[in-house]
Amino acid sequence: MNTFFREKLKQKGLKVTLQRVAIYDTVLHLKNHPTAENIIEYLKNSHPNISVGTVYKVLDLFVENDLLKKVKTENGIMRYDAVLANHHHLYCTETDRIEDYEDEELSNIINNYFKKNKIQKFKIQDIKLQITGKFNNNFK
Amino acid sequence: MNTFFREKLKQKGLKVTLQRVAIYDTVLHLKNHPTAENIIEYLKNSHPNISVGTVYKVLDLFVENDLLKKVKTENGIMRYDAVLANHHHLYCTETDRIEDYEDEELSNIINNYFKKNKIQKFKIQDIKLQITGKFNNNFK
DNA sequence: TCCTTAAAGATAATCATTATTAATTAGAAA
DNA sequence: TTTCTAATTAATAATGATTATCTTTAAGGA
Repeated sequence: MNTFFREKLKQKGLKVTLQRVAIYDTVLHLKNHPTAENIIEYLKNSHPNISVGTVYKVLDLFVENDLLKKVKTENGIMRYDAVLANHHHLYCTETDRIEDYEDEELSNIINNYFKKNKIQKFKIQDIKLQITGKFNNNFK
Repeated sequence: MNTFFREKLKQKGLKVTLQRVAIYDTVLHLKNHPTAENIIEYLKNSHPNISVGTVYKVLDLFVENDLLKKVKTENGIMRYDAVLANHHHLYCTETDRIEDYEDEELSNIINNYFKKNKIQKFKIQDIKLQITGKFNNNFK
């Protein structure tokens, strides 16, 4: 199990440790863009001895190595996303919920737009939509 | 001077204080999305007695009252933007520079897209593009 | 000018994140 | 399998942005 993840670590010359596997699994399991604190809390059960510093360091490592993405938030507390496919985010102004929003058609429209309209003196690496609003009641 | 700003405060029933004027002026003057720290540093000259807590409180107040916008960043340190017109941001991956990117045509394209393609169970309030990349050398 | 209350100043407290350093362990080599 | 060593982790302290508290000040209406 975790073959993809373990392979990716090895490819990059990184050791496969118990902690790294546990933290990655936790992000996958928690879904909805957990904070470092969410991850630490969740790990308390299964791995009560993984230290806080390790979680932060490992998360950083994952971001640097394209295993996770960082999600910026309104209050500055970082959250993490295991979905690597290009996608956008829906930010709820009432709760702190962040949902993925995948929309290939929209992404294509935007990419095509920038193919035709280059930004002067700026080389685009990535484009992300932050869609702010409210989820309707009764939805999850 | 500062009529717009002073009026806006009064409209909301907020007092026009020396500190608020100074902080607002500073954000205008510094441009490029200053942090609270940038603002505090700048104010040291002209208003050495404005306290740190006041700067944070006033910035929050301005954001709540639509006089400034908060700009999320990669490291979680908040920055502030006096440009209220709808616009997007260019994030430089090499420096911490954030530039405004105004593009009415693009905004229209996106807005039209969402008029035709509603997001299920989500009411959009605002859409912002985070364009990550690199400024070419020799540019400012 | 006076009075009331919101706002500011000073300071301490909080909390997410980072740094430090000694102990542990993954994984290569023997 | 055992040994070795650098990379990794744990524990802890430190940092730094932001917030809370509480006393003093001052904006703006009467």
